Amino acid sequence: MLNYSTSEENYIKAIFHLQKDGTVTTNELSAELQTRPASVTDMMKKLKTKKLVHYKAYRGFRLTAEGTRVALLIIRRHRLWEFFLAEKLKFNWDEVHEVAEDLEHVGSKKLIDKLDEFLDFPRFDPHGDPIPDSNGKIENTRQVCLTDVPINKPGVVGHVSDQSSEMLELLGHKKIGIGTRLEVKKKFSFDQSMEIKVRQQPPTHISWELAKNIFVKYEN
Amino acid sequence: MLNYSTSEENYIKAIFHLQKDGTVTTNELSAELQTRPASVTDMMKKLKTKKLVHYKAYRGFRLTAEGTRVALLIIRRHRLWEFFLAEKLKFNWDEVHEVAEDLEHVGSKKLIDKLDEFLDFPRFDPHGDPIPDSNGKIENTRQVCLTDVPINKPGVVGHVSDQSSEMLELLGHKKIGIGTRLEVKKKFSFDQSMEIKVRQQPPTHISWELAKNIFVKYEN
DNA sequence: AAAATTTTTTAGGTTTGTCTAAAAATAATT
DNA sequence: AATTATTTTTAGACAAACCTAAAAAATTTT
Repeated sequence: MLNYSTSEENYIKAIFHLQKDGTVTTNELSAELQTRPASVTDMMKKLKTKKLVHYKAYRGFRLTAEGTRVALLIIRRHRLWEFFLAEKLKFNWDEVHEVAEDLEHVGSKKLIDKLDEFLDFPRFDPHGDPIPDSNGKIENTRQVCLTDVPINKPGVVGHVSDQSSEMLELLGHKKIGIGTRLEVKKKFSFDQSMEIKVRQQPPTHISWELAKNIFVKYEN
Repeated sequence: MLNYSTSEENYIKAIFHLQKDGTVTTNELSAELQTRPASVTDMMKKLKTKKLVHYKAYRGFRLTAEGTRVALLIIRRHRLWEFFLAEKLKFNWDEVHEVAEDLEHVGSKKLIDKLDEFLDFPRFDPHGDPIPDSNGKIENTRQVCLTDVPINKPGVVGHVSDQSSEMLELLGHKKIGIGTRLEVKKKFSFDQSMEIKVRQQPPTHISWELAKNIFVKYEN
């Protein structure tokens, strides 16, 4: 189990996030990381010798299998800390990312695995992104907040972020749970409430507060 | 609120720990931090320009008031994380220090204050050392585990690390609580149990398991 | 396909924090 | 008090990670 510097980890993570569509370019990375292109080239040479990226001058880069493995471990740390910050320390949803940027580089595997256990093995971070398990396995379908799902696109509930009994009562009443297949039929801009349709149920109306806590996966 | 590098913080913390008896020397610091004396001199020059240490060439160094303030904030972070690791993540007593060495440099004041609140404002870390509050105020008397208190040295109970109702029941029965003045009369090596004396009570016998959870302060 | 533009890389610096080896200051010994 | 030993500092280097400015390669436009 090798150990990488904070900078190396930041580059690896950024490549992982950017490479969804093919190879990543020097300028893309330099924009993402707020550094100069020349610095990116320097680092890519280094990561190449460490066999973490595929890289040929002027041709962009992609993570190797090993680079991907490392990226997933960093993302695991990041998202577990985010979950901890939101769930236990009561940080706001939108404040956790920045703090987790620092915590994610504290590396001991034992620490992270114990944190995971303490948090009861959460599968999604506060933004609905999946948390890789201790082997780096990650759910490949991204979860999207119901407020961001396009009209008439069927999805399956994968995660609800608030687990309060009040909310669960409401969800039970609406016959919505993890695995429920549903579709957004109409959104009302007045209060951002929406009408949704669950199979074999009549259409029903839910508030923005509730939708905010429901995450669905769908094929794209 | 200025921000210091991990190296700077490690030097500041080390000086704080070493300076209990007068000024700290270059060799003492280099031994503590596992670096070469020349590196210490370099850093002391830097910390001097930042007004964190008093320093005259060849004459050793001491923290300034500001340096002490910074040291206490670092120690606060360190000990809160230690407490978290032991109490919440169930790390062993002797494993927490190393991990906290990394976490202590993650600096956001908000994070640390929220962690403090989450932990319910603990006053002592798992080793019985006091945790500075968010203003850097620290209890000046060190707490020592009852198992480490010398025979016949009177001390006052300052802290019990296990708060289970089972243990509190036992303590209540023995008339021991925070603030109780007591003295270890005899230690039995067979099972490490001990006979103790509480004022206005007959001598009583307690197990090693119980003693392990009682921390006392005493003058030295 | 040549010229112009954009992207990427190279070449050479800077800062932080470390190092070694040698010099200077202090302390200990005779 | 002079010599010896120890401690500390200076001088000069090095690696990591960044930078600027110029050169080279790739891409786009004409």
